[in-house]
Amino acid sequence: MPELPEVEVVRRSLVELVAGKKIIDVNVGWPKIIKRPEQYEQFQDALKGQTIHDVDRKGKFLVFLLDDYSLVSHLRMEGNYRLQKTEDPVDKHTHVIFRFSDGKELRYRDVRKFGTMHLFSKGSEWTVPPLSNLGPEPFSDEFTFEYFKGKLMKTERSIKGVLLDQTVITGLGNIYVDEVLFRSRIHPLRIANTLTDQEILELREQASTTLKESIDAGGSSVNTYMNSHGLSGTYQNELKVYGRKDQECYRCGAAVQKIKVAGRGTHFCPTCQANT
DNA sequence: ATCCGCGCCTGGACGC
DNA sequence: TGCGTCCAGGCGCGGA
Repeated sequence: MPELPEVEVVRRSLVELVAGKKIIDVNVGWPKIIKRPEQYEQFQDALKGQTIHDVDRKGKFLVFLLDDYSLVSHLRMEGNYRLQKTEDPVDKHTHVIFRFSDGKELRYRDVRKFGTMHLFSKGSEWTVPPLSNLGPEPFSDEFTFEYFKGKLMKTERSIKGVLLDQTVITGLGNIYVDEVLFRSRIHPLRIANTLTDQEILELREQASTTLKESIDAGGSSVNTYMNSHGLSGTYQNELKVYGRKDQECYRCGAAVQKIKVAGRGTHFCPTCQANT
């Protein structure tokens, strides 16, 4: 499931693949993916003749910058983009096709059909949901200790639940939250407003470094993730707790446990992260 | 206002 | 073997 590092790697590959290309036709095969405008036919019509100038990103959202529009795309669990030739066979999980003037096309595939696309007039995308709801990214200047502590101190939710909340901090998903908490030696069920200043500093540092390390490794290829060049990342080999239920903790040897927190499968070391 | 839990989807793992 | 059931999960939304 793509989180910030995977989406950033996808963004970089998309810039190489589609920047400068002009859209001549758009085909939507599963209208529910198109959340805005309400009529998917309007989505298709608006994009005809538009050139892709750049691809931006905030958190887990991709933002295609066109002449007059911004296309905001979320991959959710399994969405992916591939550049192919028009004559290449289209597989059954391809739901949106952007055909270019050069005979190639960008295909959006999504087995689960959970992904979303919103089309906005250029520049307005940051003032309305979904982008306007997003908090700062872990390594941004706005993600200060004071900001983070302020958010944590006013809630009694579990720390895992807060870290998954994209309005507090954007970019972490289920995999990296487990990794960040392990590296910070904090139990996922720890109540947010009981964290010490030292622990908050550690969390902030680990959130930033974990995501940066993963980006440098091309992201984590858990299940089906690949970038738009079809390449896998290698950070899945660096994961310390996620997906390691009953295996030995790399730090202390205890068995990694899996429980449910905030509705999500949650991995942690009961010894290293004992501070509930 | 805050936050929990459901629905969206499909494929794969699992049990009988 | 083949069927049914459960699980995975980000986010928007309705209801508590």
